[in-house]
Amino acid sequence: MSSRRRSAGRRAEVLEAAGEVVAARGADATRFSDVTEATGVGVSTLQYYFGTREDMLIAVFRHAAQRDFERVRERLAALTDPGERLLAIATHLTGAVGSDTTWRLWVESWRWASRDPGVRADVLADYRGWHELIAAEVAAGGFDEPMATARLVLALIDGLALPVVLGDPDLSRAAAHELLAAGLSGLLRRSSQR
Amino acid sequence: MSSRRRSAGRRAEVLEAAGEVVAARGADATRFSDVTEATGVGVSTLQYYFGTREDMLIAVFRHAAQRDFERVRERLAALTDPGERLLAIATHLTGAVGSDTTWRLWVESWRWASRDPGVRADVLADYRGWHELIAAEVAAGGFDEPMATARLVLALIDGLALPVVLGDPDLSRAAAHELLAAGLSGLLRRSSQR
Amino acid sequence: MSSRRRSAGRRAEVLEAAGEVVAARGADATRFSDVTEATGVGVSTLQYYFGTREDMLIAVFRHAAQRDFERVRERLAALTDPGERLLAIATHLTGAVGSDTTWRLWVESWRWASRDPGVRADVLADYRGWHELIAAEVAAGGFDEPMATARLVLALIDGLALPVVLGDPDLSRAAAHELLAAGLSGLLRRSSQR
Amino acid sequence: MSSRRRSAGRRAEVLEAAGEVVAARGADATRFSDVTEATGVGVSTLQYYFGTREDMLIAVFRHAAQRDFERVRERLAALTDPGERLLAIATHLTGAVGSDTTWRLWVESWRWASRDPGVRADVLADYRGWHELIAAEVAAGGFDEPMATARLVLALIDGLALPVVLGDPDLSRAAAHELLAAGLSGLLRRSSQR
DNA sequence: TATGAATGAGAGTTCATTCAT
DNA sequence: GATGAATGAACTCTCATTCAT
Repeated sequence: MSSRRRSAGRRAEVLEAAGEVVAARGADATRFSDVTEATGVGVSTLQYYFGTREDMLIAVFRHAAQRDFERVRERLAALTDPGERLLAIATHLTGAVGSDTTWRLWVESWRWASRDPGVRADVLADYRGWHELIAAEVAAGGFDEPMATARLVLALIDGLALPVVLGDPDLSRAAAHELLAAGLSGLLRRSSQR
Repeated sequence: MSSRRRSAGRRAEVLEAAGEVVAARGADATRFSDVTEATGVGVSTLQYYFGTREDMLIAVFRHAAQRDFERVRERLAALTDPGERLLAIATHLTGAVGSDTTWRLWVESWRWASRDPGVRADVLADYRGWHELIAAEVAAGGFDEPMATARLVLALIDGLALPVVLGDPDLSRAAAHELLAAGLSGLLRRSSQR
Repeated sequence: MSSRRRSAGRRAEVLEAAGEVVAARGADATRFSDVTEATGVGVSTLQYYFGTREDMLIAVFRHAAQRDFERVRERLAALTDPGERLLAIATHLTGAVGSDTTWRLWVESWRWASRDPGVRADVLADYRGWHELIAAEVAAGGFDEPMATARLVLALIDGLALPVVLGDPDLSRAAAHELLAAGLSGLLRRSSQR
Repeated sequence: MSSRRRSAGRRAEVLEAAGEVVAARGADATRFSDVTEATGVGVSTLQYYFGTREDMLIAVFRHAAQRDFERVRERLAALTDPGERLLAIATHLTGAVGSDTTWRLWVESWRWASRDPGVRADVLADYRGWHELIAAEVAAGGFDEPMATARLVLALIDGLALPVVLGDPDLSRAAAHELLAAGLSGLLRRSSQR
């Protein structure tokens, strides 16, 4: 039993490390041997854990998506003001170390989802999760049309993340942060304002 | 000379078809033989045209980026009102057949740019091109902070394109179009309004 | 002790089932996991029973050879006329269900015997056993040169079995049966006849 | 063109050598690398020549079957008497160097034919070829029921070949030769004799 | 200018086997 | 006595690439 638990722990660690590899190299270019190098876990053990190379990649995507969501939830726990909470979600973007990994993995998932129906379902479900999370804050802040607004907000976040992660020299993380705040204020409307 | 011209024409055709292949399969998964199948041009001939497989992919990216820009310019030629012109650029998204190809290739370029400095330079330059194009319209429309606004607008476009191309059932092309229009009106500000 | 007996029973059952697998797939292509699938007995347990994969195959060959011999003896128990007994042995060929399995396993054994001295010894001993069995009937029937004739008879049986098992559409089991009877009568000679 | 012809020659040589390897190791156990070792031709070149490993094996089977037939025809060219001709065909068995290879390959083909419909068709066609060849001699010798007799003769040949190739110490090649002659005379009947 | 032949490098996958329980 | 976890070895196959024509 202890070995089984140890195994589960090992698997999760490997998943984490594999995520870094996938983010760095791209999913298609991630070989078993790359993950082996990064983890010290032998190739056949990876296969024992995950099955096919594709299975491993998919496991990485799922794991990363979960972690991402969890991290944001943790941040939100400390905040109450809807505006602040929204900004916290949004600046998830400019945030901590490892956030590049997150965004890159998101793009990798998106690409995989384009070709694999199973992954597509997962990714669309995640998408919906984020929309709902944001829409709840939009509604809580008393703004209009929560779902439509949430879509715009999420689009803005994603769309800004791309150049940031690519390292656009014209768009520092700080600048992106400010832009995002400005954009948010533009997108959020109260009917009373009209 | 006529053969050279013929060749150049052939190369361009191949480039176009290869773009479809790359969009459909992803750059990493695009083999010479896939392009051969799609074009009838033998593998060795592809190598003769482009060199390395990577060279071919990069040529595809460049070609696609140019075509994309050209197409928008063609559309803009008929319009004069800055608002309409902005919307035309933006709805590039929901537009013509083959626009999925465009967006997929853009993501593929982005990914390649993450790892290849040369491609990164190209992609960032394209990015700048789009910003400037949009900023010019923003300014022409009398709106504030053209460059910052342009970044937000472009981010919104990109961010909305992702779920659309992925085929999110909650976001039809028509719905995306409306959302985009609404989002634009939120992001554009006139100092006189304050 | 009861567990030992139970084990021995299990082992024999497994051996029987494994024989079917080997006949169906060929010895080289028979993996532990194939036998696992056919029996429900885990791979490690198979190894515990038999040792190496090769050991298992050899055990299968021995078991099949014994069973084969036993079955013919059972049939013979009911017959007394040498001619009938010979025919009974010979038509072992066209006989009961599972006889394909028998012949296929015989070919597999032969092949293995070509490369493994231990198996070769077994197979040659079996061969001798059949010759003696047949020779005894030849002698009992008052025919000449029992051993030489026995070799010819056995050769005829084996040689006819091959196309039958392969499913030659020109050679139904019934036709093979008749041919065999005709062949036997040609091969059996009495010195008084000359 | 010269290179193409050289290629074709090379391919045939390789096929010949591969036949030896398959006879020695068995088809299932024949790896590309074994053929590489035997021929000096690189693994990928083998694949270029033949395709899949299975394709190579099948090519080996076909080639061996043809060669076998051709060799017998050559021998027959010098003989006119039907009895001699029959014996020549039969003692194909005890004959020249390399005849072990022939018989082993025949068994390998048979096994493969059991599982592959394409190979089965080939093997059954070969079978028919031999029957017809023998039946023609039977008829030419004025013996009865050529086809039935041919089947028996061929069965006898095959059935005797098995222990000979296995190296049964009780059955030298010379002994097999005599047995075969005796067996033939038993199987051949003239209606006038009855 | 264009193309077929040949080949090396590298990857995924299968499988028997060892070790611990 | 019986079984699951982990792992190394081996093999097939795909693919880009080089060379010759």
